[in-house]
Amino acid sequence: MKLATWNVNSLAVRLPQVLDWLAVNPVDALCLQELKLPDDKFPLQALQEAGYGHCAVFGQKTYNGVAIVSRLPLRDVAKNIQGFADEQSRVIAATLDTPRGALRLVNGYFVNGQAPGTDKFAYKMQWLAGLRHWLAGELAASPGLVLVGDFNITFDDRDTYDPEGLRETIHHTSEERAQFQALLELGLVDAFRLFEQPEKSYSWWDYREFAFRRNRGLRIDHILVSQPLKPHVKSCLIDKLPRKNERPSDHVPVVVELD
DNA sequence: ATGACGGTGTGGCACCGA
Repeated sequence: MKLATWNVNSLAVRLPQVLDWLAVNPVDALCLQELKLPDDKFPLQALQEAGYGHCAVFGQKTYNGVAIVSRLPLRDVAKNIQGFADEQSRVIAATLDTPRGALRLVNGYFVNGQAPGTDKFAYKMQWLAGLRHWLAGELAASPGLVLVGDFNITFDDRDTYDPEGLRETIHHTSEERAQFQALLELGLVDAFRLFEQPEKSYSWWDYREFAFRRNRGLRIDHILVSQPLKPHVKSCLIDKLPRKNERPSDHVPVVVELD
């Protein structure tokens, strides 16, 4: 059983790359963020023809937008954080019935936050608190839960190319990392760090200043698994290859394998 | 200190992302 997450930064632009990637990496479900298109523009048919006949979509024009595309049926689809009013399409959750039982999959495009002290940063903090409160209930109802997405948070200094120079800047603040810690304390584990990983592993690189070539990146796309799933995690990898594509997304996929 | 690149929607650019 393989799951993946990928911020595609416009599905309209990236659809051919998504289809190419799925042909090589036929994961059971792929969670997408930053669709930047409304539901009626979602390429249901192309994904269905690629073997992904089950899609849960929560789109939005221009900004945001998330989806789960799956080979397995999806049920109990939820959009955004219950109990947190939000104009932006940032969360979609669904339950997959796997051979090992029910798996609750939560896919988030976390708020960017711009810079500490701004209104957007305040929104990020409120959003993170809302997510945590809602997730506590989701975890109680669904012990087998996976939280994936573009978190827009580095968890520690290993997740950033410049820990000193970027200290307490956006994606690196104590407040953001405390919110991440609070998510772990709900009973979640960072699947990527369950394994030995290459040093300087990142999931995002700026388009500017040859950041990818210089490996000046951040690890901000994550897969967290609930404690009962921890013994079943077989691998967790970042696939950097799509960043070498023509017209790449600035993010690359993260893949987890569960037995 | 700023902007650098890329996507969108519009409009001759501005806004946003991270």
